[in-house]
Amino acid sequence: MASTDKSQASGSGEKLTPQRQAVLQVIRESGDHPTANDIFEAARKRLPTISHATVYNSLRYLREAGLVREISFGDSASRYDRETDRHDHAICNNCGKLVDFDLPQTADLMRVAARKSRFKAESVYLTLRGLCPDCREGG
Amino acid sequence: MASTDKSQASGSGEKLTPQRQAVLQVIRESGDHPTANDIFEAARKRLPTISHATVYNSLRYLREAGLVREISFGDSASRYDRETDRHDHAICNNCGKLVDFDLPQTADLMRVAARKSRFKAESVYLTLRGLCPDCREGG
DNA sequence: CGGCTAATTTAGACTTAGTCTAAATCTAGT
DNA sequence: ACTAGATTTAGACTAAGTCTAAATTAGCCG
Repeated sequence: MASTDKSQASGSGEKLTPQRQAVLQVIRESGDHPTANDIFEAARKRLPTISHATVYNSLRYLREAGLVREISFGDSASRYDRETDRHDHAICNNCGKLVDFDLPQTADLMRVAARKSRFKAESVYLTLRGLCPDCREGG
Repeated sequence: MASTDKSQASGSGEKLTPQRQAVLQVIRESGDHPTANDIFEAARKRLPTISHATVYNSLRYLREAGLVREISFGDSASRYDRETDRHDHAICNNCGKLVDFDLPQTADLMRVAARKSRFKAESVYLTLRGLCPDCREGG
């Protein structure tokens, strides 16, 4: 009952079923930031019977295990990011491209924001919206 | 044909139909940050035949006219904010409470972020997630 | 091994948020 | 009043994601 052994784990101390591994690999091998549906389609090529619900369950599991990061700006579906260290995002208002970058200052701002809002800070999200390098020229 | 007169306007130079006015008032009179559905229900009390689609159309109109602001963090439905000046948000991870605050530094960070990402900046969103004053004690 | 229990997966129904469509209504200009 | 264009309405539709119940899988114990 009180066993905390997870001898099945692959090194990170978590239980990675074949389905979860497939989902994780799809995200890691994607150069991009795929949506749950992108992941579902790619995962089906590895595990043809994997279901919709399992992809969502796996994504939740992997997110909670800290193995992937969920990015959700309001527009449409959430996207998933293999980069799990804190970082910032820029989204192109024209073509929708999403890029990662890191601003060390954001972490400082979190403290200032926590003081001002009187919240206990857990995380902070900085998102830039504008035109990506391609669209700023073309437009 | 080339008349730019909008004598119907209420002062901001925009065409505010009764439906749009009702939606705007609901948002302005809400102390909170209502969702589209909250707004739909409240607007029905003023205009009992107002439809679902009209609320969404009005929200888009008001947003584009700069009269309200849309807030969307991934979790669930968009919320609407009567405060249209740039500002930041904090969301409680426990109870979902959303509060406004303003950090002058955020605007500076936008410039740094634009340089780093090579985007042409249009807007920036800073969102703090953590525990609101009520939940940090109770928890 | 054979069965027990708990966790996971599956398929598909369901929910929620929001968009679309086509017909009806309203508004302005003549 | 007539017409053209914009707006509203009701309800169908879509997309993203959650839920459910049954089937499968995995670990555990005798």
